Amino acid sequence: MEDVARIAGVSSITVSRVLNQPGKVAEETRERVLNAIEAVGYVPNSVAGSLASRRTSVIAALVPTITNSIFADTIHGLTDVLTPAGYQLLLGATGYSLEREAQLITALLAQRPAGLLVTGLAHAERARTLMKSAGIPVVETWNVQGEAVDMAVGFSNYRACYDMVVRLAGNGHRCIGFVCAPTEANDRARERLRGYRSAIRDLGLPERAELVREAKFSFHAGAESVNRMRAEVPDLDAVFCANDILAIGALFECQRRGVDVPGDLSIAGFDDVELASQVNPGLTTVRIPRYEIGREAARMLMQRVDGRPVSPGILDLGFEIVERQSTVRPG
Amino acid sequence: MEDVARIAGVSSITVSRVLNQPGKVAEETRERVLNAIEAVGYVPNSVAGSLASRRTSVIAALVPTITNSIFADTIHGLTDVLTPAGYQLLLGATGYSLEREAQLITALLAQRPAGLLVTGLAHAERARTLMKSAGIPVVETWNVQGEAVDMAVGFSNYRACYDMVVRLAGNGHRCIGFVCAPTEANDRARERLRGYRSAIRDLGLPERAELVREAKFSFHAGAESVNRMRAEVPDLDAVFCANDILAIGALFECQRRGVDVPGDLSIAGFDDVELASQVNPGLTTVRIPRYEIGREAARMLMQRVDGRPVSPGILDLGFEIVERQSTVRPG
DNA sequence: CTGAAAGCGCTTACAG
DNA sequence: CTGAAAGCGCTTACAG
Repeated sequence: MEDVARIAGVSSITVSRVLNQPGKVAEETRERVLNAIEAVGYVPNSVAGSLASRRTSVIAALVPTITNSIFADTIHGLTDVLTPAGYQLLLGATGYSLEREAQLITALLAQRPAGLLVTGLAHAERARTLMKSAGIPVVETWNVQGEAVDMAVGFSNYRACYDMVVRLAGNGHRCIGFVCAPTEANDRARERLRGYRSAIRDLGLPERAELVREAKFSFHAGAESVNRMRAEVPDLDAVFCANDILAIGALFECQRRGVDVPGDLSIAGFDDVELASQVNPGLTTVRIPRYEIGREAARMLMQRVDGRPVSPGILDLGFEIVERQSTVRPG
Repeated sequence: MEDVARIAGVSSITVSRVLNQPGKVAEETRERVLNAIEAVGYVPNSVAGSLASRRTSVIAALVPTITNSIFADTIHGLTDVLTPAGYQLLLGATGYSLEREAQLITALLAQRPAGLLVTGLAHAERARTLMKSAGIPVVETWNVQGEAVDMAVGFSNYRACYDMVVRLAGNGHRCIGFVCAPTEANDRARERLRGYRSAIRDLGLPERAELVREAKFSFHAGAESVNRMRAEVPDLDAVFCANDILAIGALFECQRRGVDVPGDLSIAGFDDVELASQVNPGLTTVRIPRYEIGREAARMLMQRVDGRPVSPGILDLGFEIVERQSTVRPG
């Protein structure tokens, strides 16, 4: 920067202004500085800039895993707002571990991000303390039920599952199983299970233990779950899976075994990934605003970084049940 | 940090040492400092630390898009090495635009990352200059053909496609179409197309213009492409798609239209995503070391950051053709 | 094993 | 519209 200043015949303060507040520099001076920057191949050091100004252009985000397209969509929404605003994304994956999440929050806060996005409302106590005392805007995502550290944007996982069960029952299904995602360290999965259970109880439908299984996120786990459940519950007429990958794994398995979907068994999923509309029969599922979660979270963070208040601090983006062929009952 | 030092009754240098070189501090002193850190809730400021030490614990990575599981796998491999080594990931998405890539490289380099990962070997001239003069290790990924800025890790997209066409021809296919990903700003897609064309020519198979189509990354585009190609080329007996999503979109479309795969038409893909083994019939495809690309790229960067040389600088991880039911010819 | 001094490369008030 | 001085919160030699 000193070099640029010397070549342009100005002070380094002026170089700084050309970069950050170009309007405050005379056009002729600005030209000279810009030429000098070009000539030297000067790349500003924002580490120094951040230290001096006490603010960075970095937003930190923590997701359970990047290899799941639903979080990738949220990150996409996030960067679509962040990048034009001149912010960079510092990304971490917790692997669905609250302990790892707390460690990553510690490491990320050391980088002094301007804002922080985390997934879910369940965190280690240490993590909550860190987030509360960090002095930066924090947004929790993918859930709106519970006590937020600061802001939150998502939808009710509870209601989405509750409503799907009501819909399945309305279509004539009586014996409805649920394949749950691992609930350990995952408040969204717990809410979904709770929604299923409440609806079943409220509707007076059978509540046998064999009707609920926990399964990891994979096609294979969906296939295995549907096999086990069909074996254990002969009068099973619908399986509702906590995500589309499980549901599609179950669907493919039924195809392989000659089980007609929806003739012999209905299958419903959750997320509405692109694949859900492509399989045959099309998969009934819950459409989730996953891109919008990222976009709105970014918008809220940017607003607060700019010193403007955000209202509402808890933003429920809702969901939509998408009925396709996989749950159509004859008659 | 001053506060911590005062409470522990030491100088700030000692606090710094407790954090960075704990072995060099007497155990009793270390204890006192650690207690003080706990008491104050001190979170180190690595912005200041980075400026003073002139190195950051950040690695920057640029991928075309995060909403494609193949790049998500590479990022996963990257973070699996980076996180244990104490590095953070600064992530950007170029949207398959070389211009946006150059802009992002400028912005990311301002953050003074310790290393940089980019996708492909094709870049804007300005981007190449920036990367060469940045003074940090750079690794280009997903391709090993062409002139690398610094290091590269990937596989030969050309050979993979060439070999798949040879395999299809060996199975008795004569009229083989190719659905290409958009080649604009994508050297991997261009290499794949080139591999297809070379093989067709070398094998003396038909080279009609209607046998090559360009299609965006979606199930829908795969469906549309196979429809068009079947309409224009009546004796078509195989369609090779440049990625599995296109291939599976084509496969589902054939199912909907009652076209038997592989009886009436064979379909092959590229990537070997988990879905490829799940669909019925299973999809013949090319297995790509996408996780390993990220892991090896991270390893190479870490090695160079530690001042150790990396050899070979261009790492070809190979590929594997996975034959499933979608290309089995009767007889 | 511990500390005083200098400095990393910028930006922030403040002046003119 | 432009600049001199101070300082952001650490680490790096160097000394003892």
